[in-house]
Amino acid sequence: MSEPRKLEVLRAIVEDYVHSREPVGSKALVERHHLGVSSATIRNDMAALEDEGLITAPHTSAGRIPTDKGYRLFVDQISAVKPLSPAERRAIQALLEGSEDLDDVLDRTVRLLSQLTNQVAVVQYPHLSRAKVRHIEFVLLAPRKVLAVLIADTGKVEQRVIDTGQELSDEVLSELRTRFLGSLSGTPLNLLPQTLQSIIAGCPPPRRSAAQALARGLEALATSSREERMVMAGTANLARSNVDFPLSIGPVLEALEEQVVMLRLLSDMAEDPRGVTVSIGRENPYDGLAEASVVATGYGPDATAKVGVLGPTRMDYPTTMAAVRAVARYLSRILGP
Amino acid sequence: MSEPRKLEVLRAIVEDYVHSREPVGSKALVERHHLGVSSATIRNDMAALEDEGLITAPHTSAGRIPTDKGYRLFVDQISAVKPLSPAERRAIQALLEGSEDLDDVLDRTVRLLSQLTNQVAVVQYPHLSRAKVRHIEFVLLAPRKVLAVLIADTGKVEQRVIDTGQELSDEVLSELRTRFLGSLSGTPLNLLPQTLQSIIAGCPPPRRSAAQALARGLEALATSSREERMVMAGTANLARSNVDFPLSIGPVLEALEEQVVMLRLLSDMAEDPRGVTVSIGRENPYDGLAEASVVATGYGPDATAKVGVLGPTRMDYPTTMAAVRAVARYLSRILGP
DNA sequence: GTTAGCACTTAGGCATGTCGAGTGCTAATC
DNA sequence: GATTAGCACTCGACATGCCTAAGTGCTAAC
Repeated sequence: MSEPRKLEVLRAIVEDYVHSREPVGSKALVERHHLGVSSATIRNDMAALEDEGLITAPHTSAGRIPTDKGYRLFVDQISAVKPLSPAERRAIQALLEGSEDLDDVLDRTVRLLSQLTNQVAVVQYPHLSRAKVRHIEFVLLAPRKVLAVLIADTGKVEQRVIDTGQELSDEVLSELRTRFLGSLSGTPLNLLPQTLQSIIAGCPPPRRSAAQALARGLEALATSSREERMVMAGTANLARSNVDFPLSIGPVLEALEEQVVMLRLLSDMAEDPRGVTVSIGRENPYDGLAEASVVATGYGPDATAKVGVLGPTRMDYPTTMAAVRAVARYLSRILGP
Repeated sequence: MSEPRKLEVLRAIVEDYVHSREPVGSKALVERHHLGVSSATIRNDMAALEDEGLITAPHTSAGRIPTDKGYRLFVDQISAVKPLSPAERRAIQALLEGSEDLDDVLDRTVRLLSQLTNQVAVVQYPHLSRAKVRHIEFVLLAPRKVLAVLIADTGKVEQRVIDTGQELSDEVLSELRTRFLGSLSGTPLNLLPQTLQSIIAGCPPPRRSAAQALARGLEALATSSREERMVMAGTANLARSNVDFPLSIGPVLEALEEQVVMLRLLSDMAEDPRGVTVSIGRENPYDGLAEASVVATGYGPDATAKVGVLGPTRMDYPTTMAAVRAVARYLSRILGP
């Protein structure tokens, strides 16, 4: 029994099953793929694959379907990432180039990716750690409430309402604004906390407690918003592949809506040398996604923010991986300079 | 054959069907509700109701189910809006009170409403027409690209990247900023266009074309963002009530994702004297929602922004209407002052 | 190591029969 | 004239049994 052929058989099973959605049997296999052996031989190979836990039979006398482990082997060793068609490349380029806003870019990205893969697409907001402060604004909403707005040089705008704990006048606030802006302009966001400390230290005592409140707010703004949000699109695609989620798509929708879950999942996915990471079925840390797979990759300057696709375990991995990788590259290029 | 009893029969049919999800027959009806007549009489009434198009029989010998028209009559004339339980009232109050940000408030609102009704909740961003300009900021991103940020006194922040068409220095931009801010501060957003015109007119010619570009951007910012966005939650509830969408929940998810569709739908719903408006099944202007109903109402100072719930036609209207109305009231109160 | 052949298993399709719920209609009753 | 009882009829839901196709595992031969 030759090892290479066994892998070939596994590949054929995965491909056929992904294509037909039906358990694939030994006979159909030798017909569709011209392996040079008979169905009986394939049967032996399949028995071996089943012993290794790579495929499984839903019941006696049906074909076999891949297990999570089988998909894993397929993704890791067998499949080659398909290049995108030129038409698809053009579509990506065209769609992403007309955008201005960061929000706009991300929005277009998810829509595009979900269309490209016919699945749910997800993109995490880029981290701000390397971004620099471009501008800061304080706006007095009520005597004790200040709206702080932080504008980064990436074009990202963050806002937050701060309770100052004491009443402030417009003049005082304006003075503080100048003070903060003078020291902070150009500061990378990850260095914000230290710089804020020195500002407070340099503040005349009567202003100090207000400055402290504002500083706390700004700090929260810079850190908390880091990987907090995400955008998604294509949930309707879940419904179409209804059949693929035997129980219901409910748990999947729940996971998608609980952004915390998705964000942790994305963050936990280690970077892969091949450019995309895949998390298959029960590998996912969330039970609701036991029948789902996530294909994701980092993008942007330090590739820490993630963009990815979620679909049924039974998905076309090569194509999906190609799409995710391509979109991430274009995205990085656009956000780059 | 008495008219009042016929209505009573319709009411009983709607209530039973909503409760049991199964076609309801004449015999079951006289058992569950003590109408003082026999099943044969009810049959006559039901035949009449069917002639009027208020109920229909899925096939020859099954019970009847309400039609869209039947639900409409039920909602308009028969049902009484149920008061919420004190526990629910407390939950609403508790949950909404801890919030600061506008985003935060809306986010909590949809989550709450979807939990309360076990359905999909939707809330539209409040209109800005009555809001006033609190602050304006221009940030130079690139020589020809300016990020404009508009802060309204409602705490809402809008941003947009503007292509100036000519290179600007930081100094020039700062000068323009002062000029704009001086005239615009405190201007209601709906009066923005006129004010912008006069600013441009008062601008020295060398700055004028840049000012024009900026003005266009600001104007777009104030008008386009009006009712552009919405937040939603509870899509997972759709999956649970899978049975209620015979075909698939796909089209419904599509409608929800195409925010344009939902926003138009919400905007088109006329205000009802009773406080909530209902759009039932095929009354919806979008085919994908033929099996769905929307219960919505306005909130905020002029009640133009909408908050609502989307669910299967077969929904518990009285309870849902009560929840939507109550949440809208609390929401108005919080955003009010 | 590969193949052919055969016995065995099982899901799924199909025809059949039965049951129960529900209807519509007619004739009798209040 | 409205209400009721009774009856024939219809149709979906369900169970039963049967058959076929697909697929497996195993053994013996190549």
